[in-house]
Amino acid sequence: MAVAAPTPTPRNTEVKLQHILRVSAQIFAAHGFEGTSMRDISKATEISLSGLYYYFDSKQRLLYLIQKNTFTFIVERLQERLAGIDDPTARLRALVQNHIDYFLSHPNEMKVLSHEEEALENPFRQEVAAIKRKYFALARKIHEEVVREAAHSVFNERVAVLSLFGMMNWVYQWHKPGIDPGADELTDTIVGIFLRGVSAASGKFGNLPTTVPSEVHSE
Amino acid sequence: MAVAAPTPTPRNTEVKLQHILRVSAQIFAAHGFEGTSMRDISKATEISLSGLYYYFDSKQRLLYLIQKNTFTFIVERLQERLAGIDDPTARLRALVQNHIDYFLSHPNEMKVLSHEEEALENPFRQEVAAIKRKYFALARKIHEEVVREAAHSVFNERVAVLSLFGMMNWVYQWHKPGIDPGADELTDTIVGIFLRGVSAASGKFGNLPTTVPSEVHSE
DNA sequence: AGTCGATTCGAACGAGCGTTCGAGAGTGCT
DNA sequence: AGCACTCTCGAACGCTCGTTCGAATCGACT
Repeated sequence: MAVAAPTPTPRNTEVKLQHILRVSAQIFAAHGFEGTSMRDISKATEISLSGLYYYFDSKQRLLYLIQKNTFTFIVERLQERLAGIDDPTARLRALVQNHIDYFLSHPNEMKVLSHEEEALENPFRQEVAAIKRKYFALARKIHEEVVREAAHSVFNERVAVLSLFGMMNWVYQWHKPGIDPGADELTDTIVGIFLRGVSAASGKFGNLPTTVPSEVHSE
Repeated sequence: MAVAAPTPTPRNTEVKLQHILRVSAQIFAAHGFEGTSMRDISKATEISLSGLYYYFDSKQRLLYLIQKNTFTFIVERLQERLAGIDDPTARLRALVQNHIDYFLSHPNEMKVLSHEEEALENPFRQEVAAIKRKYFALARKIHEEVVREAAHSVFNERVAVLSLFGMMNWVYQWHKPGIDPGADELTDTIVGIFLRGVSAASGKFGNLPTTVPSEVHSE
Protein backbone atom coordinates (compact mmCIF):
# COMPACT_ATOMS: atom_id res chain seq x y z
CA MET A 1 0.00 0.00 0.00
CA ALA A 2 1.73 3.09 -1.23
CA VAL A 3 1.87 6.28 0.71
CA ALA A 4 -0.85 8.67 -0.36
CA ALA A 5 0.46 10.36 -3.49
CA PRO A 6 1.82 13.82 -2.65
CA THR A 7 -0.10 15.39 -5.50
CA PRO A 8 -2.59 12.80 -6.70
CA THR A 9 -3.63 15.00 -9.58
CA PRO A 10 -0.74 17.02 -11.06
CA ARG A 11 -3.03 20.02 -10.72
CA ASN A 12 -3.43 22.74 -13.23
CA THR A 13 -3.13 25.03 -10.24
CA GLU A 14 0.49 25.60 -11.21
CA VAL A 15 -0.62 26.65 -14.66
CA LYS A 16 -3.08 29.07 -13.16
CA LEU A 17 -0.45 30.52 -10.87
CA GLN A 18 1.79 31.16 -13.85
CA HIS A 19 -1.11 32.91 -15.50
CA ILE A 20 -1.54 35.15 -12.48
CA LEU A 21 2.17 35.93 -12.48
CA ARG A 22 2.08 36.88 -16.14
CA VAL A 23 -0.94 39.14 -15.79
CA SER A 24 0.37 40.69 -12.60
CA ALA A 25 3.72 41.46 -14.21
CA GLN A 26 1.85 43.30 -16.91
CA ILE A 27 -0.06 45.47 -14.44
CA PHE A 28 2.96 46.07 -12.23
CA ALA A 29 4.88 47.14 -15.33
CA ALA A 30 2.14 49.58 -16.27
CA HIS A 31 1.31 51.10 -12.88
CA GLY A 32 4.15 50.12 -10.58
CA PHE A 33 3.99 47.71 -7.65
CA GLU A 34 2.75 50.22 -5.09
CA GLY A 35 0.42 51.76 -7.63
CA THR A 36 -1.31 48.43 -8.24
CA SER A 37 -3.99 47.09 -5.91
CA MET A 38 -4.95 43.49 -5.35
CA ARG A 39 -8.33 44.49 -6.71
CA ASP A 40 -6.70 45.53 -9.99
CA ILE A 41 -5.14 42.09 -10.22
CA SER A 42 -8.43 40.47 -9.30
CA LYS A 43 -10.19 42.23 -12.16
CA ALA A 44 -7.50 41.52 -14.74
CA THR A 45 -7.22 37.84 -13.87
CA GLU A 46 -10.97 37.40 -13.30
CA ILE A 47 -10.23 35.69 -10.03
CA SER A 48 -11.99 36.98 -6.96
CA LEU A 49 -10.01 39.07 -4.53
CA SER A 50 -9.96 36.39 -1.86
CA GLY A 51 -9.44 33.70 -4.48
CA LEU A 52 -6.03 35.14 -5.29
CA TYR A 53 -4.85 34.37 -1.79
CA TYR A 54 -5.21 30.67 -2.44
CA TYR A 55 -2.18 30.98 -4.75
CA PHE A 56 0.11 33.13 -2.63
CA ASP A 57 0.33 34.54 0.88
CA SER A 58 0.67 38.22 0.16
CA LYS A 59 1.24 40.88 -2.44
CA GLN A 60 4.90 40.86 -1.45
CA ARG A 61 5.23 37.17 -2.26
CA LEU A 62 3.54 37.74 -5.59
CA LEU A 63 6.22 40.28 -6.51
CA TYR A 64 8.87 37.94 -5.19
CA LEU A 65 7.65 35.05 -7.33
CA ILE A 66 7.71 37.19 -10.47
CA GLN A 67 11.21 38.47 -9.79
CA LYS A 68 12.66 35.14 -8.72
CA ASN A 69 11.19 33.18 -11.63
CA THR A 70 12.37 35.74 -14.13
CA PHE A 71 15.85 36.15 -12.77
CA THR A 72 16.43 32.45 -12.21
CA PHE A 73 15.45 31.66 -15.75
CA ILE A 74 17.82 34.27 -17.18
CA VAL A 75 20.79 33.05 -15.19
CA GLU A 76 20.15 29.41 -15.95
CA ARG A 77 19.67 30.01 -19.65
CA LEU A 78 22.88 32.01 -19.76
CA GLN A 79 24.80 29.17 -18.16
CA GLU A 80 23.41 26.77 -20.73
CA ARG A 81 24.36 29.06 -23.58
CA LEU A 82 27.84 29.64 -22.23
CA ALA A 83 28.51 25.91 -21.95
CA GLY A 84 29.67 25.49 -25.53
CA ILE A 85 31.56 28.74 -25.92
CA ASP A 86 35.24 29.33 -25.17
CA ASP A 87 36.17 32.53 -26.95
CA PRO A 88 35.96 35.41 -24.42
CA THR A 89 34.36 37.96 -26.73
CA ALA A 90 31.86 35.36 -27.94
CA ARG A 91 31.00 34.66 -24.30
CA LEU A 92 30.43 38.33 -23.65
CA ARG A 93 28.24 38.48 -26.70
CA ALA A 94 26.25 35.53 -25.38
CA LEU A 95 25.74 37.38 -22.10
CA VAL A 96 24.36 40.44 -23.82
CA GLN A 97 22.30 38.47 -26.30
CA ASN A 98 20.74 36.37 -23.55
CA HIS A 99 19.87 39.48 -21.58
CA ILE A 100 18.45 41.45 -24.49
CA ASP A 101 16.56 38.46 -25.86
CA TYR A 102 14.72 38.10 -22.61
CA PHE A 103 14.19 41.83 -22.29
CA LEU A 104 12.43 41.99 -25.62
CA SER A 105 10.41 38.81 -25.29
CA HIS A 106 9.29 39.40 -21.70
CA PRO A 107 9.28 43.19 -21.35
CA ASN A 108 6.80 43.23 -18.47
CA GLU A 109 8.71 40.81 -16.27
CA MET A 110 11.97 42.56 -17.04
CA LYS A 111 10.57 45.94 -16.21
CA VAL A 112 9.31 44.64 -12.90
CA LEU A 113 12.72 43.13 -12.22
CA SER A 114 14.58 46.32 -13.06
CA HIS A 115 12.13 48.84 -11.69
CA GLU A 116 10.62 47.26 -8.58
CA GLU A 117 13.70 45.83 -6.98
CA GLU A 118 13.38 48.09 -3.97
CA ALA A 119 9.66 47.48 -3.49
CA LEU A 120 10.50 44.00 -2.23
CA GLU A 121 10.83 43.72 1.53
CA ASN A 122 13.41 42.00 3.47
CA PRO A 123 12.97 38.30 3.69
CA PHE A 124 12.41 38.26 -0.08
CA ARG A 125 14.67 41.10 -1.03
CA GLN A 126 17.82 39.34 0.08
CA GLU A 127 16.95 36.24 -1.90
CA VAL A 128 16.61 38.18 -5.12
CA ALA A 129 19.74 40.15 -4.29
CA ALA A 130 21.62 36.86 -4.01
CA ILE A 131 20.64 35.86 -7.55
CA LYS A 132 21.62 39.30 -8.74
CA ARG A 133 25.04 39.04 -7.13
CA LYS A 134 25.59 35.69 -8.76
CA TYR A 135 24.63 37.10 -12.16
CA PHE A 136 26.86 40.12 -11.75
CA ALA A 137 29.81 38.00 -10.61
CA LEU A 138 29.41 35.87 -13.72
CA ALA A 139 29.32 38.95 -15.92
CA ARG A 140 32.42 40.29 -14.27
CA LYS A 141 34.30 37.05 -14.83
CA ILE A 142 33.37 37.08 -18.48
CA HIS A 143 34.52 40.66 -18.77
CA GLU A 144 37.81 39.87 -17.04
CA GLU A 145 38.61 37.26 -19.64
CA VAL A 146 37.89 39.70 -22.43
CA VAL A 147 40.24 42.21 -20.90
CA ARG A 148 42.92 39.61 -20.28
CA GLU A 149 42.88 38.36 -23.84
CA ALA A 150 42.91 41.81 -25.38
CA ALA A 151 44.94 44.81 -24.45
CA HIS A 152 44.31 45.89 -20.90
CA SER A 153 41.39 48.11 -20.33
CA VAL A 154 42.17 51.53 -18.96
CA PHE A 155 38.93 51.69 -17.04
CA ASN A 156 37.81 50.73 -13.58
CA GLU A 157 36.52 47.24 -14.16
CA ARG A 158 33.49 47.42 -11.89
CA VAL A 159 32.40 50.67 -13.48
CA ALA A 160 32.89 49.28 -16.97
CA VAL A 161 30.71 46.23 -16.34
CA LEU A 162 28.05 48.33 -14.62
CA SER A 163 28.03 50.64 -17.62
CA LEU A 164 27.36 47.63 -19.79
CA PHE A 165 24.43 46.73 -17.56
CA GLY A 166 23.33 50.33 -17.82
CA MET A 167 23.07 50.07 -21.57
CA MET A 168 21.18 46.79 -21.30
CA ASN A 169 18.85 47.60 -18.44
CA TRP A 170 17.87 51.00 -19.76
CA VAL A 171 16.37 49.40 -22.85
CA TYR A 172 12.95 49.03 -21.22
CA GLN A 173 12.74 52.80 -20.87
CA TRP A 174 12.84 53.50 -24.59
CA HIS A 175 12.46 50.42 -26.78
CA LYS A 176 9.43 50.50 -29.05
CA PRO A 177 8.78 47.11 -30.68
CA GLY A 178 7.72 48.32 -34.10
CA ILE A 179 10.25 51.11 -34.43
CA ASP A 180 13.47 50.10 -32.75
CA PRO A 181 15.72 47.24 -33.84
CA GLY A 182 15.14 43.68 -32.67
CA ALA A 183 17.24 41.66 -30.28
CA ASP A 184 20.02 40.76 -32.71
CA GLU A 185 20.77 44.27 -33.89
CA LEU A 186 20.42 45.63 -30.38
CA THR A 187 22.89 43.05 -29.14
CA ASP A 188 25.30 43.91 -31.93
CA THR A 189 25.12 47.59 -31.10
CA ILE A 190 25.64 47.21 -27.37
CA VAL A 191 28.36 44.59 -27.66
CA GLY A 192 29.96 46.68 -30.37
CA ILE A 193 30.03 49.86 -28.35
CA PHE A 194 31.24 48.08 -25.26
CA LEU A 195 34.00 45.97 -26.80
CA ARG A 196 35.53 48.75 -28.84
CA GLY A 197 34.92 51.17 -26.04
CA VAL A 198 36.65 49.23 -23.38
CA SER A 199 39.70 48.18 -25.34
CA ALA A 200 42.92 50.10 -24.88
CA ALA A 201 43.61 50.06 -28.61
CA SER A 202 44.16 53.72 -29.40
CA GLY A 203 41.96 54.28 -32.38
CA LYS A 204 40.58 57.53 -33.61
CA PHE A 205 39.74 58.47 -30.05
CA GLY A 206 42.86 57.21 -28.34
CA ASN A 207 43.43 60.70 -27.01
CA LEU A 208 40.23 61.77 -25.38
CA PRO A 209 39.71 65.24 -24.08
CA THR A 210 39.64 65.08 -20.34
CA THR A 211 39.72 67.43 -17.44
CA VAL A 212 42.91 65.95 -16.08
CA PRO A 213 44.76 64.48 -19.05
CA SER A 214 47.88 63.50 -17.18
CA GLU A 215 46.24 61.12 -14.72
CA VAL A 216 43.43 59.43 -16.49
CA HIS A 217 41.64 56.49 -14.93
CA SER A 218 44.70 55.17 -13.12
CA GLU A 219 43.59 53.16 -10.16
CA MET B 1 3.31 107.42 -4.32
CA ALA B 2 4.52 104.06 -5.55
CA VAL B 3 2.21 101.22 -6.39
CA ALA B 4 1.94 98.67 -3.59
CA ALA B 5 4.98 96.44 -3.93
CA PRO B 6 4.05 93.17 -5.70
CA THR B 7 5.67 91.14 -2.96
CA PRO B 8 6.14 93.57 -0.09
CA THR B 9 8.23 91.09 1.80
CA PRO B 10 10.25 88.82 -0.56
CA ARG B 11 8.70 85.93 1.26
CA ASN B 12 10.66 83.10 2.69
CA THR B 13 7.75 80.98 1.56
CA GLU B 14 9.71 80.20 -1.57
CA VAL B 15 12.63 79.08 0.57
CA LYS B 16 10.36 76.84 2.57
CA LEU B 17 8.89 75.33 -0.57
CA GLN B 18 12.38 74.49 -1.79
CA HIS B 19 13.03 72.85 1.56
CA ILE B 20 9.91 70.74 1.15
CA LEU B 21 10.96 69.75 -2.36
CA ARG B 22 14.39 68.70 -1.15
CA VAL B 23 13.07 66.61 1.73
CA SER B 24 10.34 65.08 -0.41
CA ALA B 25 12.83 64.10 -3.09
CA GLN B 26 14.77 62.26 -0.44
CA ILE B 27 11.75 60.28 0.73
CA PHE B 28 10.50 59.59 -2.78
CA ALA B 29 13.97 58.32 -3.64
CA ALA B 30 13.93 55.98 -0.66
CA HIS B 31 10.38 54.63 -0.80
CA GLY B 32 9.07 55.54 -4.24
CA PHE B 33 6.36 58.05 -5.04
CA GLU B 34 3.42 55.69 -4.52
CA GLY B 35 5.10 54.20 -1.48
CA THR B 36 5.33 57.60 0.22
CA SER B 37 2.37 59.15 2.03
CA MET B 38 1.72 62.81 2.64
CA ARG B 39 1.99 61.94 6.31
CA ASP B 40 5.55 60.72 5.75
CA ILE B 41 6.40 64.06 4.20
CA SER B 42 4.63 65.89 7.00
CA LYS B 43 6.75 64.12 9.60
CA ALA B 44 10.04 64.61 7.76
CA THR B 45 9.46 68.30 7.08
CA GLU B 46 7.86 68.95 10.47
CA ILE B 47 5.01 70.72 8.74
CA SER B 48 1.52 69.62 9.56
CA LEU B 49 -0.33 67.50 7.03
CA SER B 50 -2.75 70.25 6.11
CA GLY B 51 0.01 72.84 6.26
CA LEU B 52 1.72 71.21 3.31
CA TYR B 53 -1.25 72.01 1.11
CA TYR B 54 -0.57 75.69 1.52
CA TYR B 55 2.51 75.16 -0.68
CA PHE B 56 1.07 72.96 -3.40
CA ASP B 57 -2.27 71.67 -4.62
CA SER B 58 -1.65 67.97 -4.57
CA LYS B 59 0.87 65.19 -4.25
CA GLN B 60 1.01 65.04 -8.03
CA ARG B 61 2.05 68.68 -8.25
CA LEU B 62 4.72 68.08 -5.63
CA LEU B 63 6.25 65.39 -7.81
CA TYR B 64 5.89 67.62 -10.83
CA LEU B 65 7.72 70.49 -9.14
CA ILE B 66 10.63 68.25 -8.18
CA GLN B 67 10.95 66.81 -11.67
CA LYS B 68 10.53 70.08 -13.50
CA ASN B 69 12.97 72.02 -11.31
CA THR B 70 15.58 69.32 -11.59
CA PHE B 71 15.28 68.77 -15.31
CA THR B 72 15.11 72.45 -16.17
CA PHE B 73 18.24 73.16 -14.20
CA ILE B 74 20.17 70.38 -15.93
CA VAL B 75 19.21 71.50 -19.41
CA GLU B 76 19.95 75.14 -18.70
CA ARG B 77 23.28 74.44 -17.12
CA LEU B 78 24.23 72.27 -20.08
CA GLN B 79 23.43 75.06 -22.49
CA GLU B 80 25.59 77.44 -20.49
CA ARG B 81 28.46 75.01 -20.46
CA LEU B 82 28.19 74.30 -24.17
CA ALA B 83 28.30 77.98 -25.04
CA GLY B 84 32.07 78.23 -25.09
CA ILE B 85 32.85 74.84 -26.65
CA ASP B 86 33.19 74.11 -30.37
CA ASP B 87 34.99 70.79 -30.60
CA PRO B 88 32.39 68.02 -31.04
CA THR B 89 33.98 65.49 -28.72
CA ALA B 90 34.51 68.15 -26.09
CA ARG B 91 30.83 69.03 -26.37
CA LEU B 92 29.87 65.43 -25.87
CA ARG B 93 32.12 65.30 -22.88
CA ALA B 94 30.42 68.38 -21.49
CA LEU B 95 27.05 66.67 -21.90
CA VAL B 96 28.13 63.63 -19.94
CA GLN B 97 29.99 65.63 -17.33
CA ASN B 98 27.01 67.89 -16.74
CA HIS B 99 24.71 64.91 -16.37
CA ILE B 100 26.98 62.92 -14.08
CA ASP B 101 27.87 65.95 -11.99
CA TYR B 102 24.26 66.52 -11.21
CA PHE B 103 23.61 62.84 -10.64
CA LEU B 104 26.26 62.64 -7.97
CA SER B 105 25.52 65.95 -6.28
CA HIS B 106 21.73 65.55 -6.25
CA PRO B 107 21.20 61.80 -6.19
CA ASN B 108 17.71 61.98 -4.69
CA GLU B 109 16.30 64.37 -7.25
CA MET B 110 17.91 62.43 -10.08
CA LYS B 111 16.54 59.15 -8.85
CA VAL B 112 13.07 60.64 -8.68
CA LEU B 113 13.51 61.99 -12.20
CA SER B 114 14.69 58.66 -13.59
CA HIS B 115 12.54 56.34 -11.56
CA GLU B 116 9.21 58.10 -11.10
CA GLU B 117 8.66 59.44 -14.58
CA GLU B 118 5.58 57.29 -15.08
CA ALA B 119 4.05 58.12 -11.70
CA LEU B 120 3.27 61.58 -13.02
CA GLU B 121 -0.22 61.97 -14.45
CA ASN B 122 -1.23 63.61 -17.56
CA PRO B 123 -1.39 67.34 -17.35
CA PHE B 124 2.05 67.27 -15.69
CA ARG B 125 3.48 64.29 -17.47
CA GLN B 126 3.45 65.92 -20.86
CA GLU B 127 5.23 69.00 -19.58
CA VAL B 128 8.10 66.97 -18.21
CA ALA B 129 8.14 64.87 -21.37
CA ALA B 130 8.59 68.06 -23.38
CA ILE B 131 11.73 68.99 -21.43
CA LYS B 132 12.99 65.46 -21.88
CA ARG B 133 12.48 65.61 -25.62
CA LYS B 134 14.37 68.87 -25.79
CA TYR B 135 17.25 67.38 -23.81
CA PHE B 136 17.36 64.26 -25.95
CA ALA B 137 17.27 66.26 -29.17
CA LEU B 138 20.21 68.29 -27.95
CA ALA B 139 22.13 65.14 -27.09
CA ARG B 140 21.40 63.72 -30.50
CA LYS B 141 22.65 66.83 -32.24
CA ILE B 142 25.86 66.71 -30.26
CA HIS B 143 26.29 63.07 -31.14
CA GLU B 144 25.66 63.75 -34.82
CA GLU B 145 28.51 66.22 -34.90
CA VAL B 146 30.84 63.73 -33.29
CA VAL B 147 29.95 61.15 -35.89
CA ARG B 148 30.26 63.62 -38.74
CA GLU B 149 33.73 64.74 -37.70
CA ALA B 150 35.04 61.25 -37.12
CA ALA B 151 34.60 58.17 -39.22
CA HIS B 152 30.97 57.25 -39.62
CA SER B 153 29.41 55.21 -36.91
CA VAL B 154 28.18 51.81 -37.93
CA PHE B 155 25.36 51.90 -35.44
CA ASN B 156 21.78 53.06 -35.44
CA GLU B 157 22.14 56.58 -34.18
CA ARG B 158 19.08 56.65 -31.93
CA VAL B 159 20.11 53.40 -30.30
CA ALA B 160 23.65 54.63 -29.78
CA VAL B 161 22.57 57.81 -27.99
CA LEU B 162 20.04 55.91 -25.91
CA SER B 163 22.77 53.48 -24.90
CA LEU B 164 24.80 56.45 -23.73
CA PHE B 165 21.86 57.58 -21.63
CA GLY B 166 21.59 54.03 -20.37
CA MET B 167 25.13 54.17 -19.01
CA MET B 168 24.47 57.56 -17.42
CA ASN B 169 21.02 56.98 -16.02
CA TRP B 170 21.81 53.59 -14.56
CA VAL B 171 24.40 55.14 -12.26
CA TYR B 172 21.85 55.74 -9.50
CA GLN B 173 21.28 52.00 -9.26
CA TRP B 174 24.81 51.17 -8.21
CA HIS B 175 26.93 54.17 -7.34
CA LYS B 176 28.21 54.17 -3.76
CA PRO B 177 29.76 57.52 -2.80
CA GLY B 178 32.62 56.22 -0.72
CA ILE B 179 33.55 53.29 -2.92
CA ASP B 180 32.96 54.21 -6.54
CA PRO B 181 34.80 56.92 -8.47
CA GLY B 182 33.70 60.54 -8.42
CA ALA B 183 32.13 62.55 -11.20
CA ASP B 184 35.31 63.20 -13.16
CA GLU B 185 36.50 59.62 -13.38
CA LEU B 186 32.98 58.40 -14.05
CA THR B 187 32.64 60.90 -16.86
CA ASP B 188 35.98 59.82 -18.31
CA THR B 189 34.95 56.18 -18.24
CA ILE B 190 31.56 56.67 -19.85
CA VAL B 191 32.78 59.13 -22.47
CA GLY B 192 35.73 56.86 -23.11
CA ILE B 193 33.65 53.75 -23.65
CA PHE B 194 31.16 55.59 -25.79
CA LEU B 195 33.55 57.48 -28.05
CA ARG B 196 35.81 54.57 -28.79
CA GLY B 197 32.81 52.27 -28.95
CA VAL B 198 30.88 54.24 -31.45
CA SER B 199 33.69 55.05 -33.83
CA ALA B 200 34.09 53.01 -36.98
CA ALA B 201 37.84 52.85 -36.54
CA SER B 202 38.54 49.13 -36.74
CA GLY B 203 40.71 48.57 -33.73
CA LYS B 204 41.32 45.35 -31.92
CA PHE B 205 37.63 44.59 -32.13
CA GLY B 206 36.95 45.73 -35.64
CA ASN B 207 35.65 42.28 -36.44
CA LEU B 208 33.12 41.48 -33.80
CA PRO B 209 31.54 38.08 -33.53
CA THR B 210 27.95 38.39 -34.58
CA THR B 211 25.08 36.15 -35.40
CA VAL B 212 24.70 37.49 -38.90
CA PRO B 213 28.12 38.77 -39.91
CA SER B 214 27.22 39.71 -43.44
CA GLU B 215 24.51 42.21 -42.61
CA VAL B 216 25.49 43.97 -39.49
CA HIS B 217 23.73 47.12 -38.35
CA SER B 218 22.82 48.25 -41.83
CA GLU B 219 19.75 50.38 -41.66
C1' DA C 1 -6.81 99.22 18.73
C1' DG C 2 -8.16 97.33 14.68
C1' DT C 3 -7.70 95.33 10.13
C1' DC C 4 -5.91 92.42 6.67
C1' DG C 5 -3.32 89.06 4.33
C1' DA C 6 -0.09 85.29 5.04
C1' DT C 7 0.62 81.15 7.30
C1' DT C 8 -0.41 77.08 10.22
C1' DC C 9 -2.99 73.37 12.00
C1' DG C 10 -6.47 69.71 14.33
C1' DA C 11 -10.08 67.21 13.00
C1' DA C 12 -12.59 65.01 9.97
C1' DC C 13 -14.20 63.26 5.13
C1' DG C 14 -15.03 59.36 1.95
C1' DA C 15 -12.49 56.14 -0.41
C1' DG C 16 -9.45 52.51 -1.12
C1' DC C 17 -6.01 49.45 0.82
C1' DG C 18 -4.17 44.30 2.00
C1' DT C 19 -5.79 40.61 4.25
C1' DT C 20 -8.95 37.16 6.71
C1' DC C 21 -12.74 34.10 7.43
C1' DG C 22 -16.15 30.74 7.00
C1' DA C 23 -19.13 28.85 3.88
C1' DG C 24 -19.84 26.58 -0.24
C1' DA C 25 -19.05 24.37 -4.73
C1' DG C 26 -16.50 20.77 -7.61
C1' DT C 27 -14.23 16.30 -8.07
C1' DG C 28 -12.63 11.72 -7.31
C1' DC C 29 -12.25 7.79 -4.12
C1' DT C 30 -14.23 4.18 -1.14
C1' DA D 1 -23.84 7.81 0.04
C1' DG D 2 -20.25 9.71 2.40
C1' DC D 3 -15.76 11.50 2.89
C1' DA D 4 -11.62 14.21 1.87
C1' DC D 5 -9.39 17.40 -0.58
C1' DT D 6 -8.96 21.21 -3.95
C1' DC D 7 -10.54 25.35 -5.22
C1' DT D 8 -13.56 29.68 -5.11
C1' DC D 9 -15.79 33.54 -3.26
C1' DG D 10 -18.82 37.46 -0.73
C1' DA D 11 -18.47 40.02 3.08
C1' DA D 12 -16.20 42.17 6.25
C1' DC D 13 -11.97 43.68 9.26
C1' DG D 14 -8.98 47.54 10.73
C1' DC D 15 -6.17 50.72 8.69
C1' DT D 16 -4.11 54.27 5.81
C1' DC D 17 -4.69 57.19 2.01
C1' DG D 18 -5.07 62.22 -0.26
C1' DT D 19 -7.58 66.03 0.49
C1' DT D 20 -10.70 69.65 2.71
C1' DC D 21 -12.42 72.98 6.02
C1' DG D 22 -12.84 76.43 9.38
C1' DA D 23 -10.57 78.39 12.94
C1' DA D 24 -6.44 80.15 15.15
C1' DT D 25 -2.02 82.66 15.12
C1' DC D 26 1.23 85.90 13.42
C1' DG D 27 3.31 90.38 11.69
C1' DA D 28 2.84 94.63 9.40
C1' DC D 29 0.38 98.65 8.37
C1' DT D 30 -3.42 102.19 9.33
